[in-house]
Amino acid sequence: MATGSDIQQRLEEMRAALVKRGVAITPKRAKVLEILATSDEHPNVGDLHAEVQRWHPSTSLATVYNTIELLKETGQVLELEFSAAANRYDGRRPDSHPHLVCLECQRIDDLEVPEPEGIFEAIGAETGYEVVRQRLDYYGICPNCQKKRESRLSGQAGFVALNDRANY
Amino acid sequence: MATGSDIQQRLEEMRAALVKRGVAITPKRAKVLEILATSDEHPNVGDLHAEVQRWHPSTSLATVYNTIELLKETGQVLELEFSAAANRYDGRRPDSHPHLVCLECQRIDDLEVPEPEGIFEAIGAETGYEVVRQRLDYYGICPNCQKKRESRLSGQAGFVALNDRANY
DNA sequence: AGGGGTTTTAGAATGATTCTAATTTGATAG
DNA sequence: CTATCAAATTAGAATCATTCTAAAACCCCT
Repeated sequence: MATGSDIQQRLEEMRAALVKRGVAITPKRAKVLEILATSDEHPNVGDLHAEVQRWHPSTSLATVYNTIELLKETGQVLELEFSAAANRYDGRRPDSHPHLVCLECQRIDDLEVPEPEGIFEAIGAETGYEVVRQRLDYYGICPNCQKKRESRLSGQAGFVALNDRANY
Repeated sequence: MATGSDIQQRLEEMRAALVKRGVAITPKRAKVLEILATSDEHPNVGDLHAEVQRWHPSTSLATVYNTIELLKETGQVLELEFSAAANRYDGRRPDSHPHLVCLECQRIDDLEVPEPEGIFEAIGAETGYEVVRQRLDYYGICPNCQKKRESRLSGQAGFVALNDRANY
């Protein structure tokens, strides 16, 4: 369970990450951060937008998307993706099983990992849910794309320093 | 590794399931089934459509969606969902962790399950992928929706038999 | 040949997300 | 205090996968 100081700490991490990233903590952005640090309901963009608007009625959807993008870049929010791309299908193994998803080329490989016996029942007993299926995906870079990356990077200079700016 | 008879067997299961479901195995549907039983690339609807069109050029996207829908209903295909609904966000725990997703009301709960130590590295060693994050979701019906279901079902008659029909 | 269902079609509708070009904002220098 | 300028924000258009819809095509059976 989250205590008040947990939330304060989370909020401070988020703010620090954005400042380090070189962007301003504007009132509207601050409100998005606050909702995300507070809510345990896994809100979607529409939820966030509606809530921010209670305080800043002129806020647009684009601002919420913009703030989330910044938080994603800095690892300050976990996105549960339901709409990244087109659905993919597996007709050879119609039972749920783990996959390896390449973030670069969208290749998807099956992964052979036996599922713990009776896991659905165990989770059901603990949480009250009636579990019917699972989804376990590992995301990363496939061997091919790693090679491509190496050749692209070889002989390239280091990063350029990002700009920094005073807050609002 | 899939052998020819594996594929034949898979195909036969799919066909049998659709026949049992009471729909015809038309040439276009048969081609969708064949691709799904054969392909190890987790195709999306566009891929399937393009491939079916090589054999049946007049095939529409709607037919592919229709066939997939039938296969999903009968449990003959695994859908890796990337576009079911709006994305959801967790700002309290930005690290990847397991979730319980209610299929009825879309409620999402965090699940406390410690991740096996060094799992990313182990998978990397086995597959060559450079794993950077995971996603583990359990899908089911939350306690609230189970209650609603029970009250809705109490005193209701059984199912009506489905129609059955000769094939094309 | 005709009836009556299923299947298929093209195109419109939907909905989340991304893009774009214009406007607003706020910190800062003069 | 005002002008300046980049960052922030906006409304609305564009995109894209998916779903919906109403009409047309198809097939079996008499």
